[in-house]
Amino acid sequence: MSKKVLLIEDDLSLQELIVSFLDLYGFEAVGYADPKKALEALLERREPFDIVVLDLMLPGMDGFDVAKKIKSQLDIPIIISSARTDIGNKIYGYDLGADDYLDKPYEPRELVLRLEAILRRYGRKNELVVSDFAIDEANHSILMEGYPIDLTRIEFDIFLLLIKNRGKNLSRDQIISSLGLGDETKHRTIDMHISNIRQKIGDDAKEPRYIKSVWGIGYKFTG
Amino acid sequence: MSKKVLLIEDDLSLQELIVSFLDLYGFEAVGYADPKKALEALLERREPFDIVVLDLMLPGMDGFDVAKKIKSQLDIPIIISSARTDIGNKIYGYDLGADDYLDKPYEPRELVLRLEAILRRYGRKNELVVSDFAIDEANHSILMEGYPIDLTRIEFDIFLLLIKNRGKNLSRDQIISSLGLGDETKHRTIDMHISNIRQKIGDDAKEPRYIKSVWGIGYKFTG
DNA sequence: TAAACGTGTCAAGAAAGTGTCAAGAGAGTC
DNA sequence: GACTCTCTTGACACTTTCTTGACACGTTTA
Repeated sequence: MSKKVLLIEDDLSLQELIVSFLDLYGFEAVGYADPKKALEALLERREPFDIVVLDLMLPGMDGFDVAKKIKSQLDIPIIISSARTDIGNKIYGYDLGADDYLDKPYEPRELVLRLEAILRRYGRKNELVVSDFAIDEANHSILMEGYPIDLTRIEFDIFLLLIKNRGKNLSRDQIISSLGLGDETKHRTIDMHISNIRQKIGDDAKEPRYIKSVWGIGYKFTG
Repeated sequence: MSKKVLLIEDDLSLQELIVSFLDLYGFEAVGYADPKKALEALLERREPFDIVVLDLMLPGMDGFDVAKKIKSQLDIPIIISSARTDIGNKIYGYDLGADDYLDKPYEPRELVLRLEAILRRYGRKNELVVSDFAIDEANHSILMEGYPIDLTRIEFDIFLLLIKNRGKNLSRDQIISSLGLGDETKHRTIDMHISNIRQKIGDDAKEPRYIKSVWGIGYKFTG
């Protein structure tokens, strides 16, 4: 499956060059000259990009702020490219959480290699990736298609349990005891948590895409 | 004070050339043709080098392994030089944590420039810059947007821990054990320190910009 | 088809977690 | 030793989460 690259670059001829070059190497690149429009596509319309290539010298908005904004809302790798050879900036870029830094002018081929290296590295992050969800257990965080989902502690535990046993039916009692809740915990409680989780991940109880109810048994995750 | 350069290069005439060239520019360079001997000097005899220049094509040991070994034991900048123009290696080198990469043949003058740039960067390295904060670990000082923030020792330690793990949730127990406080330390204590830190950096507990509470889990820094 | 049972969700109260005050213990300094 | 600054902890108000009964509605069973 080809990876989608969001290219934020105001030099239109360079932008076009890179887009077609990336295309040649199996990436699906979309270029924006206006950082505001790019942020809109990425953060508001939630277009599913895999990685961002960001030029630092932009009209209307500082590239650093763009990177900061993206990183604060979305867990996506960013490569910063810049003509400023100032190393101070380079450091600053890394501190923002930029994943790589490319001095302009660069060989398009070099960009391709870095994209591949970073995407490879990102792929083997310490995350459990199932279906549309990426779960970082240690961090108690869940991303759904890259966007954070805010679950409470028990909701998180239930969801994780379901995910780890995806495809398997889990009875309410199994869930209760796996979570270490008291034996007298009512089944309603679990139903309620499931209901809340479904709401948060946008799942419809009537026609669930992720958490199915198994009549008379319990629940199961179906990715 | 002149900087000590460890040059690992098996081409003896080139080695000699570079050593004398670096000498000319005020560096104190020591050349090794055998990577094992170089590692011995650096890691076992702990000779106080400031930077390593490493050739990739070495007898008896792969240059990548050498870089890996050094980086795993010592926080020292490495410049990799290589005749392999294959960019894949270059990427690999960066992944290993090489700080710069130089294609052979290179101008000795270019090496000097890169050495200077990297050492300058490293010199400032004990200042950790994250978000609006510049932290000097050795000095126990913090600047927030250039203005000093006065934290007590434990507050400093907690803040540093949070910053170094920015984006990650840290439980109160993790914080307590990382700080080496007694196991029976109450969670309230951590809350109190967090409260004090927030006050000093002007963070509002209700709407925190820097230190977020993660309900039921702990705290995290979000730059 | 009716009775019995399972599930979804509302709403309210119980329970648990968090923020901060204030007091006292502890450390460091002169 | 007296002073000051720092650290720890209980107390209490407040917020968020968890639990559960209630009721509506859907499914199974006889």
